[in-house]
Amino acid sequence: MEEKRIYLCSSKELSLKNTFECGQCFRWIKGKDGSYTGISGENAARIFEHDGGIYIQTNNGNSEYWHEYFDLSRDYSKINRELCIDDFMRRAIAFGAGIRILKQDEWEALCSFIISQCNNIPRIKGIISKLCERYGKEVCIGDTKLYTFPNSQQIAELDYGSLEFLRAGYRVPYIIDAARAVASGMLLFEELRDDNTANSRKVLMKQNGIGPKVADCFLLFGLGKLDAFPVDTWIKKAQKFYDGALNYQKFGRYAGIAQQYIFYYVKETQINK
DNA sequence: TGCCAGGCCGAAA
DNA sequence: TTTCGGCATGGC
Repeated sequence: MEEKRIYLCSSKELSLKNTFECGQCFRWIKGKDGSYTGISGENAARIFEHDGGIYIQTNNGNSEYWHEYFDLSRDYSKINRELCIDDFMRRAIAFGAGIRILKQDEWEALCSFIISQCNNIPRIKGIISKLCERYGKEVCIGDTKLYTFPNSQQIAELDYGSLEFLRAGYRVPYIIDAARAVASGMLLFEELRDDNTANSRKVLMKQNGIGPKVADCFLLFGLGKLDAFPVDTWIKKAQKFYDGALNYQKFGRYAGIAQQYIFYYVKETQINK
């Protein structure tokens, strides 16, 4: 049966390509018709552009979930105006027009970015896909079969050898150690969310296999901390390839989004090659 | 065939 | 505090 389609927002507010393909998420599959199909929690969706609008079909009619997932109550045009402080940022924002910072499931985001370290996007997607197919629950949308991301308790109970099939190498202990920390309550997402970003970052980095990069990605994409820092790391990286001066201190609480724009711009324009 | 990937760890300087 | 080799695997 065809799911009812629901209007989500204007296509100016959300670019599917820039949002799904900028490297912040790994579970959206592009169809031949240009639509994307994906899953978050037990919510599956097909999302597509039509006549200047973004529409969504869901497996359960829960459009509120996706409203939050796509951060639709936040005024990104206002943020972009504030971030547009020089030519570099103007170009970075233009390049990533329509990127929205997704509010992903916390455990899935943490685990995914542990897997992402020193890895390429197709392989990251492959490892996550294998993990979900083996331990996740089947969820269907239309005739597409998807799998939920296994929860931390499930992974915590496994031994290192049982994830050999992932072919994830040295990341396997990191995945299982993180799952055990989360499942046991040693690592509490609520506390990390409520604490300030700097403290949360320190706590995360005490965990085996979580360094500054994984911590920042989790803070931004898992906990929605838009001030996830240090954005200056990315600015310095970007500045190696760009002559313009950039005052990152002005980025304030939107530094995280700036980080994403910068990373996407630098990476996709290949100026770091 | 070889380089490199949205890094992290631990030892050495 | 910074630097650097090693790590496990496969995409391109």
